[in-house]
Amino acid sequence: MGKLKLSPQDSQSRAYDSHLLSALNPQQRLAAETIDGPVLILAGAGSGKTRALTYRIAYMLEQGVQPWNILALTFTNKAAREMQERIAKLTDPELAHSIWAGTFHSIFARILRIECKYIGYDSAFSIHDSDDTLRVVKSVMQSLHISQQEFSPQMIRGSISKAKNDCVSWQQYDREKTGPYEHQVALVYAEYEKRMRRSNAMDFDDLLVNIIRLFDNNEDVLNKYRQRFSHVSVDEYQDTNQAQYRAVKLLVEPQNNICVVGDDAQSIYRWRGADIRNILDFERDYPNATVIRLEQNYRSTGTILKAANDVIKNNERQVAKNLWTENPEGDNIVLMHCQDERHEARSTASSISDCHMREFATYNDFAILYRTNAQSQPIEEALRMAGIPYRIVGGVSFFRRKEVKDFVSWLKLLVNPHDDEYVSRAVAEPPSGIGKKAMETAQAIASEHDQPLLQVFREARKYAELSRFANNLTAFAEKVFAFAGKSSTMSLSELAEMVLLESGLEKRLKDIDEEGDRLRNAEQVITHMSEVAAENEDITLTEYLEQVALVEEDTNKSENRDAVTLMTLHSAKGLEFPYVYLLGLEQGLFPLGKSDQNPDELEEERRLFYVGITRAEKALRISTCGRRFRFGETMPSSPSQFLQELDDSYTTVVGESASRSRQSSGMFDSSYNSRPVRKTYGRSRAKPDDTPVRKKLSFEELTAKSAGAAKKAPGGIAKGVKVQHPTFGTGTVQAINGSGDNTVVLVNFSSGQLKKLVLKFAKLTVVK
DNA sequence: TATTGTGTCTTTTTT
DNA sequence: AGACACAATA
Repeated sequence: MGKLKLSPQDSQSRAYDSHLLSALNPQQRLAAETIDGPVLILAGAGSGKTRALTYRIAYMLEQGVQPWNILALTFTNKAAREMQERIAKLTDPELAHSIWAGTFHSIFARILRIECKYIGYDSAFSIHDSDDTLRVVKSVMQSLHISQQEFSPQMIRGSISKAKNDCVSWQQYDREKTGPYEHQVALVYAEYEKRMRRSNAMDFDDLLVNIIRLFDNNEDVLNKYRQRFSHVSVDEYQDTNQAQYRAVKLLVEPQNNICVVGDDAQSIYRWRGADIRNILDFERDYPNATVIRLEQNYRSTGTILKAANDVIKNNERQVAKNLWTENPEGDNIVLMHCQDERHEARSTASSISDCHMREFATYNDFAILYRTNAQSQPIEEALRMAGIPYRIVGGVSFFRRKEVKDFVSWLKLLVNPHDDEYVSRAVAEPPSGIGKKAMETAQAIASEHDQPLLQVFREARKYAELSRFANNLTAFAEKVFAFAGKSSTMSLSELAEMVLLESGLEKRLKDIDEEGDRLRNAEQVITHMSEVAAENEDITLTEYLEQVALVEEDTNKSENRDAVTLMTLHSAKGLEFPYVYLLGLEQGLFPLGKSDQNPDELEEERRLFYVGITRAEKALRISTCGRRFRFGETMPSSPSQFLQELDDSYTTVVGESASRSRQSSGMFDSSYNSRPVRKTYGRSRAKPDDTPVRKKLSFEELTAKSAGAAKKAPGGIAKGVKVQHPTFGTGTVQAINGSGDNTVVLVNFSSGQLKKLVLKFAKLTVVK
């Protein structure tokens, strides 16, 4: 990940400088030394803003500020972790660890756990992720008889979320509603809030909103935290929303020892309610602020910086800045034209192999960035085939898989039995004999009496409408309460094991999934739990679940191995890599969807492109495909309009145009410089596209989490090949569809059965 | 009435 | 491909 640059940036630093700050340039140094009063650091990409921020905190410690009085708010857990590590290196790990560093959400959750009784919550409150939120919205819409065809639940969830991030309560929203859509939102919003209250649950936005509510209404509590956090800093300030802005303001007043760092050109979370005005208006909000501009870029070559500047200058709305570098010009930017995403993936893998050897680089030096998580699949496959180790940041998180969520929902239910959402999940999986009708009726009663759902279940016999369902309802409630009763006497993992078994989930997963992958995933939660518990002995179930909800799953264990990093452009913010690959620069993908029709959205996409370009230190390779598999079919794709914003003078175009590509499929260029090197990929690659592509993927390769171990077991599955299946016997492959993990093979078994099998899961072996 | 099977959209980006 | 709403069964 981002490395601490050890070489001093300013050779002019004077001899009597404090040892600590002598590694900073004058602006960075000013930033680090100004620890009292408001400070605004406008930091261009690669200008050492994290460096300034970490040195600033180290300097505070040196000046005698107590670590627990320091609060550092970041946007991602990764950034928080990294900051803490860097400070630890500069000072003392013990001290660094006592600093409050974390995301807005996790820090506020921590405070709310302690203080939530003042705003009417129980400290066992659950935290809903966006999936949960969507389900609650849908359920509320159902209760209110609002058509989900007419009003998309996703949109309504988005509107509610936006309202919260703008600090608009449902009462206020209701008063100010303008049209028929807003009218529906107001209805849902109000009922949603009531249900969340009743459920003793908060969604991500509530963590912000409720902190404000807490501070607004409880002066003593507010003062307590004002005193505790005497020095506050906020990273990526351009991405704060209204709620975050207000929460911070409440916290730092009246001392205003606040330091914010940001770059309006890197604001990429407008869609999440980020308000760029927060950074633009900082000087107005905090009079007498010291404003520091960091404009020297230490990260990238002159060429890369030129490209970045050329791109961003197309945005109308931006603060004038002058980002410059003393770094050498470096290599041209390579613009690679590919036929399709498989070609793009192979060419990327091959280019990495080349560069890895030629430049004596480590795999850690490479990053592959893309706009959407779905793009990772073909690349993973290509990297596995090329034997290149990789790690994926984000993506389809383990904790969002259905079976994992179902299991975790049971656990969450034990901590907070009042949470209606987790009741309804647990009721459905495993099937409990409680169906739609029963749930609807019970839900209506719960709303009417303003009671938690599970309470209604328990007292089902009291309600005539529920008499038909009473047996199943009370049985379910008993079960949950029985679990909760046992929970105090067990260790975390014992409890989890008990729940998995006795909820019936274990049996259910065995029944519906013969391969056992799903059960294994559920069991892996228990493993993960034990691992976390081993590191942190007295962690409670509540704390564990909070971590799962708010902290991106740390694929840690393998964090230190040498591997290429794959991630979305959003996750890449704040990071840097010597060699960066930007994929899928195509109209409709990047800029995504219809964002080219809306100037604001287009500018945000452009800033995202800017972020991508500026991640690169030494070399940048951008690729675009002539066609791409999207929405279930292959569609023609045209180059992104952003590519026109790059100048020919520093760009080297390689690869064929899509029309000429046919004859030379499988041949491609992979060089970084303007000396195109042609080479054949693999052994049996040079084939026209339409011939069934030979799959050389074993089960192990396809399921392997990392490519480190990817030994090539030439499975050779192709049309006409004879295969063996453990249960179906032998058969002949009729057809192959899809690619990567989604590859499906149609097999005609000698038993007469025609089966569609997902290659990833079907343990097929080739019969000679 | 609960469960299972079949068709239809869906798919940004993150906490 | 995967979730989800709706329709057919048990």
